[in-house]
Amino acid sequence: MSEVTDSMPRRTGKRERLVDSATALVYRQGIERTTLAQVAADADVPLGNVYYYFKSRDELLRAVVDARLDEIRGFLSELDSVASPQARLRALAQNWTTVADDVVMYGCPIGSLTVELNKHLGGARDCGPLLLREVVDWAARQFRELGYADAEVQAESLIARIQGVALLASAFHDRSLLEREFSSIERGIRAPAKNAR
Amino acid sequence: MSEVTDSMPRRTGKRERLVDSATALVYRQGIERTTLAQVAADADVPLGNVYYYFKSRDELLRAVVDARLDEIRGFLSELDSVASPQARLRALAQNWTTVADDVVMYGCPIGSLTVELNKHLGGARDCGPLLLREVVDWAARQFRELGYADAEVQAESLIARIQGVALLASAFHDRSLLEREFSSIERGIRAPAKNAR
DNA sequence: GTCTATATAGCGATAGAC
DNA sequence: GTCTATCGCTATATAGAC
Repeated sequence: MSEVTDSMPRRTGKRERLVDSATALVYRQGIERTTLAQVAADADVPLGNVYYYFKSRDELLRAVVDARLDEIRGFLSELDSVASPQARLRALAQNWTTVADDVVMYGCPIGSLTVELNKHLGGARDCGPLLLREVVDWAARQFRELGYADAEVQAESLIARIQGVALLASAFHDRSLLEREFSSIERGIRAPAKNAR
Repeated sequence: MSEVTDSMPRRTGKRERLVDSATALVYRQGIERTTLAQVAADADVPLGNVYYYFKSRDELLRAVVDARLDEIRGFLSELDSVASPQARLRALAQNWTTVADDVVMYGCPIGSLTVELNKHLGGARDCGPLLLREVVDWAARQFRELGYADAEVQAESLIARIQGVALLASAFHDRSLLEREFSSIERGIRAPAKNAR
């Protein structure tokens, strides 16, 4: 992510619009079904102009992953202002229910992109693990603070469960499944029992 | 799935080879990256001949989903011969660890296909829920027999956890995560506590 | 039934005027 | 920096000989 300086061209917002459109289209349609023509049209930018901002389709895809990464980091750093690690973890889980309609329709924005990147053959494939890694590492820090000796394991287990629930809820388009399981997930976030500490 | 009868053309195996090749390629590369030329070459069938067996690419994709469905049904009916419902559920979970290398590399064959079908726009999109539905319904029958009043909920929770673990293990290409979490999953399959019955 | 050759369309990417 | 026009390729799908 480059900063805007005086030596750079004036901020037109076109690059940002392209990334936003691409992010939304990739979320709804998947990576391979999303064409540059669709992205350009949605962002209201002429097709040929896309290549002024990105030298290839794959580079635009990397920008999409970067945008998701920024989104995740921003959200997690907001959560850091919540008082207790338990409340922070519960607030994290609650986030999937606040976008329940999208999750039920298109799956988890992070999880489904991760699955697709894992089958992608271009250069953006390497970015695949980064998204969930960010979330797992943050959750591990919370579990550590909560008193768990196996904080990384707890974090992977929690995020796995969240991802699995999002997958099933979207596969079945079942919002009540999502709400019920996330209630259970949030209830399960507790300080460790003494023998597990 | 049509049966072979005397009035039908002799079984050449070409259709079966095409479906097998398509299934494997879709698993490794994803739906949209897999071309008819690749499938035809892998199955050693001339490209133009594909259209004798399938009237469109989307129909071939439906055949891939049907093949996965048959695979699932066959496996689950094998499991039905296992003695106890608890052992049957554990044997189900264990299946993901027996194909651990594939899961770590390409994800769960059922889950990743389900995610992709959910973003697919063709006619095969409707087949998306069928795969996991089969597994969840089977698991619910086992939980019912085990004595759970909320067998469907238990089944959805179990399959969600399995899918989430497969997703994380493939995202991080982490075999030990997969083995550790599936140990935990198998240990967690038990008869209900009295107050939950 | 089988296979070659090809039609047709849409994609990523580029050239070059402004 | 911006945009139009278009190139070259590859994909699905078809036509028609055998």
